[in-house]
Amino acid sequence: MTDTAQSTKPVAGPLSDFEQSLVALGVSAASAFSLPKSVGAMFGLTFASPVPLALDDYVHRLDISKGSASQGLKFLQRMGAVRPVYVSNDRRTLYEPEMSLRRLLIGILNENVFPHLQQSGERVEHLREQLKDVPKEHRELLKDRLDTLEGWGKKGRMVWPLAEKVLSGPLKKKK
Amino acid sequence: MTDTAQSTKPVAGPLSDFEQSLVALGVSAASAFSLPKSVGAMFGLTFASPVPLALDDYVHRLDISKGSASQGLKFLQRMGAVRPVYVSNDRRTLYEPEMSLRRLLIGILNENVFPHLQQSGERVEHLREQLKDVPKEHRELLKDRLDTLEGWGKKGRMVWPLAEKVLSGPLKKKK
DNA sequence: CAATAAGTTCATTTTTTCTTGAACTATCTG
DNA sequence: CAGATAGTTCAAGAAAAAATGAACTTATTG
Repeated sequence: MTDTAQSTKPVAGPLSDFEQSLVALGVSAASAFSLPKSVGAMFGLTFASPVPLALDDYVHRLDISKGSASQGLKFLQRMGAVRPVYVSNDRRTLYEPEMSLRRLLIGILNENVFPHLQQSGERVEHLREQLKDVPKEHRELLKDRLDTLEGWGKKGRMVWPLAEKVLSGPLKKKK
Repeated sequence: MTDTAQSTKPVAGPLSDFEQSLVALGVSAASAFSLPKSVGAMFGLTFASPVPLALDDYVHRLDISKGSASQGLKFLQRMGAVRPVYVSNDRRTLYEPEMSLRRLLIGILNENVFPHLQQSGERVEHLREQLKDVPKEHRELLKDRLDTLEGWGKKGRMVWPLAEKVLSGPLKKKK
């Protein structure tokens, strides 16, 4: 370790209370969205750190394997929860947290929700065709259900743009 | 099997194409929200069925165990995705699907998201106190982060009422 | 009340998902 | 170039989640 750059300290040692709390918070938040614990912990630590962190920091401070850290960082980056920072004289990649709720949610939804939901739209199409094979006495009822189903998709698509505005905008005064 | 009531047929046999498609759709949707496959399949079948179904129907038609079916139904009921129907001369409990997207989403969020997120609010409080133990040169930056974090919570709480309106209301004409 | 049917519970097994760690690529550094 | 350093990959192990099935509880019914 060439201890030339004072800005590149290993940031070692056990977690401070503050860091521990944020790691724990990250873990809960992760489980709320059914993401792996380690990913939540990594985000929490990133969030708690005033300086950007490198892969090895996660390994040592969270006591996880290099493999987990590497994959976790890739994942956090892919979903835009964390962003790489390049510092001269340091060939490691450092990471700092994404602070925009909107981008965070987009990331989560892109990774976990939308991919599965996407295909659903196309399938309703196909369901309508199959409708002709159901006993005539039920056809009408089931057609109504498919209409409802289609409506769900439309409504879902209506909500996001709306939500986006709130999430990216400033906090408005109460009332 | 006392074959007296013609309305209480076992609804046996393999799944029709229509049913299969909806079961598959249910499974994808479930995985989008990180719910068990079996739960998605059960909802799909319920949705595809013009008549309410009993526990045994799920067991036989989806080829799952009685245990799974029982637990799955309890879960679907708890999250309001399915509702019990009582029919005279049938001592079984029959289930039909919830057709309100709003209620469905409330159910999912109540079961999986809110419980975890709830406690987060209280924790931010605690984090502020711990702030006094961090090195003074970082205190300001970290305080800003906590403010942001608090803002996330507030924004989240702002989105839901908005979304609710869209989800429960009628589909408006395009533009 | 004995037999049957509906439904629940929960210890065990199965399946899926996470994590690990060792081997590997690539890059710097003296 | 030899030796660190940074990071990736992926087979295998560990842990968590879901499904099974047998034993039970409660009704119901002849």
